[in-house]
Amino acid sequence: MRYHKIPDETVRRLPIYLRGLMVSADQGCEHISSQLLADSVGVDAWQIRKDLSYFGDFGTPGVGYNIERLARGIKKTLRLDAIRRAALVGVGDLGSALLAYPGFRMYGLDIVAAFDVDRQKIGAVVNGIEIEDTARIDTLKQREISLAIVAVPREAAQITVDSLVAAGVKGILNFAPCKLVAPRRIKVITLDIAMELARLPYYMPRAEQVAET
Amino acid sequence: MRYHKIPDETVRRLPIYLRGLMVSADQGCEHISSQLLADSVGVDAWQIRKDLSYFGDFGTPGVGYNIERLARGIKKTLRLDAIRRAALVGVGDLGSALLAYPGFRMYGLDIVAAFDVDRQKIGAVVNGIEIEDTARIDTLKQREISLAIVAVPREAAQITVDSLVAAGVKGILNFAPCKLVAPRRIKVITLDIAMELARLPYYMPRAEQVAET
DNA sequence: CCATGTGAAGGTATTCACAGCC
DNA sequence: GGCTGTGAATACCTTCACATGG
Repeated sequence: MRYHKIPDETVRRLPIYLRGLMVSADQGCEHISSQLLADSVGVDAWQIRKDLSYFGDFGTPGVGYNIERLARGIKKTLRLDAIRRAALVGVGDLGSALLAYPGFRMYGLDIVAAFDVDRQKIGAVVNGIEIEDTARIDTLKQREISLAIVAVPREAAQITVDSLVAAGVKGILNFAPCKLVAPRRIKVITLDIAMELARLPYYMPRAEQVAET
Repeated sequence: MRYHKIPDETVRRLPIYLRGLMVSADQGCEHISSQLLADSVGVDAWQIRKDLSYFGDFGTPGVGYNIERLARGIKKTLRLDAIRRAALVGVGDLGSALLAYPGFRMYGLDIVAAFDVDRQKIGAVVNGIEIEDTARIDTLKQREISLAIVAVPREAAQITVDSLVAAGVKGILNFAPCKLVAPRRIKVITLDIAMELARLPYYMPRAEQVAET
């Protein structure tokens, strides 16, 4: 256990491990070896051990990892024990899908507020959340919501981010396909779905090159 | 121009450059410098030049890049000139949002088929696409669709992938939060939205550590 | 004997600095 | 003078091999 800075790539993989641990826990297991976890999540065993070594000794040689304890350790490292409430801005097609998506629960995350500019939508209740006017984003600070999801059109993304930052939001998951400027202390992760699809063809063999396999 | 293998990270950034070039083209520009493009997409100028150097000489020293020519070059490298039709499997909340999403057009990609198991949905037309029975995925080969988006529940993801592979699909963008097995020649990119949100808190300063800036 | 944790080696990507060209 | 393309240096991440401990 050395408490080095945790590599970004390790941080990216930690949620995968957490997911795998949940599955094993559901099956009633109490302990799991790095090899078994590796098989279930599709990462190499040494990679898992190396990743975990950056922030604590969780395993017992000859036995493996206590699932419950390791899951708690990863959650604490990812700060998922402290931050659990998120706001959504932009209740269009994608935003609605995110509101309905049950997958955030796995990580203890909850969308507890939703905003839109459309007067038609404001006041409506979607999945138990009342849609509020975007102008009310400034109430996030007193509601202690520091995590936000941006699912607005590209043109509205920057101004949305500005108001979120002003409201004390510290982390933003952005679905708008554009560059966003924010103070360095604010972490912005942009997830551009079309871009992911666009890089797929590069890895696909051309029809002419069938002989390859 | 050296025609080395293109690094994965470079492939990941190419669609960003493409997006930036579109914007400049819309503004009527004909040429753009790496520095200008860098400012507009949020990547360093030397990174852009290095990335582009892996697959061709597009720039003119003292002038910059011809936007039209560079865009064509990137599209060709990403094989976006050859592959343009995609199928969607799973027309739930997320799937519907993807069907309605106009952003794929930017990369010349089109969703031209949609599948679901729900008898209630089969036959319905969403955004001009008729939803077909998942059993008909095997027709993709003769329709020359080799790109697919998987937006089904986790439990159905693996069997969906199996049928897509059997139908000759070569590239898959998967939204289900699970490991998928597929032949090595098939490229699978998994995009786990909840996981992206889950790694955000790690980068957010704790409330107690306000002093940090 | 079995599985973890970690130095060390190897590989990949980023960053720099500048030669070369318009 | 301005901007590209690229070798070289640096930083980062992955992979290996094994010492260590239950």
